Amino acid sequence: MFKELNPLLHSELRLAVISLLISVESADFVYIKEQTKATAGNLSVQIDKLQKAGYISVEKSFKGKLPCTTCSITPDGVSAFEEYVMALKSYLGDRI
Amino acid sequence: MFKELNPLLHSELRLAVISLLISVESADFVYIKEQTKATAGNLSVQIDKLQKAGYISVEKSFKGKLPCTTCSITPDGVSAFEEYVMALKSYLGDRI
DNA sequence: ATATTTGGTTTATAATATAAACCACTTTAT
DNA sequence: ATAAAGTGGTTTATATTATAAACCAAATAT
Repeated sequence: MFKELNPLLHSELRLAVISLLISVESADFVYIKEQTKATAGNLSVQIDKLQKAGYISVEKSFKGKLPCTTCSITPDGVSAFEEYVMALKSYLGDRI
Repeated sequence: MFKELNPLLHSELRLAVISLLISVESADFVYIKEQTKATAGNLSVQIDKLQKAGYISVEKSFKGKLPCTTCSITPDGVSAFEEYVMALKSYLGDRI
């Protein structure tokens, strides 16, 4: 009846991050923070969880002299997201 | 960009309960428990939260000699659910 | 009579989310 | 040159939430 919702994706901020990254090559911390309206601390923690799950890859570099954290979704992230969407459909029926 | 997801509905079990109740006149505790595969304790707590939010109404009666808790969705519950689905669409785009 | 089952509720604990405090710099103003 | 403010984060403490385990009252079965 109701499929399980991957708890790693069933979180407002992590879902927003994945949802953002899925339609873009990559995005940096500041941009993600702006788009999601998250606090830096919260975003840092959630990015870490997504990375540890293997759903996104994170690359640290410098843009000029300032640090820059760039994220992109991995193939695992893409399929986890797709499965999550399928599972959601079991809850939402034809409303979605 | 991303709409807020009503935290009361953005919970796997509460979403399942509402999703079940929205397509049915009413359902009793045991039936909901079976369909959602929840433990009784968890279900009891989550039903309570939904009721306190005014999203469902709960009626206690006896079926023969055994207690029976019957739930049904309220108009507030219906619109909260519909708003939640709209908000979700801002995350899932055309995948849904 | 006692043990088990039904239909739950309460309460303790684990997991999660969030904000506040902090750190390492860089830039700007004095 | 030095202090103050800003950038780009991380760490840590706290509040919130979810979940399971323990419990309770009544019914049924043995």
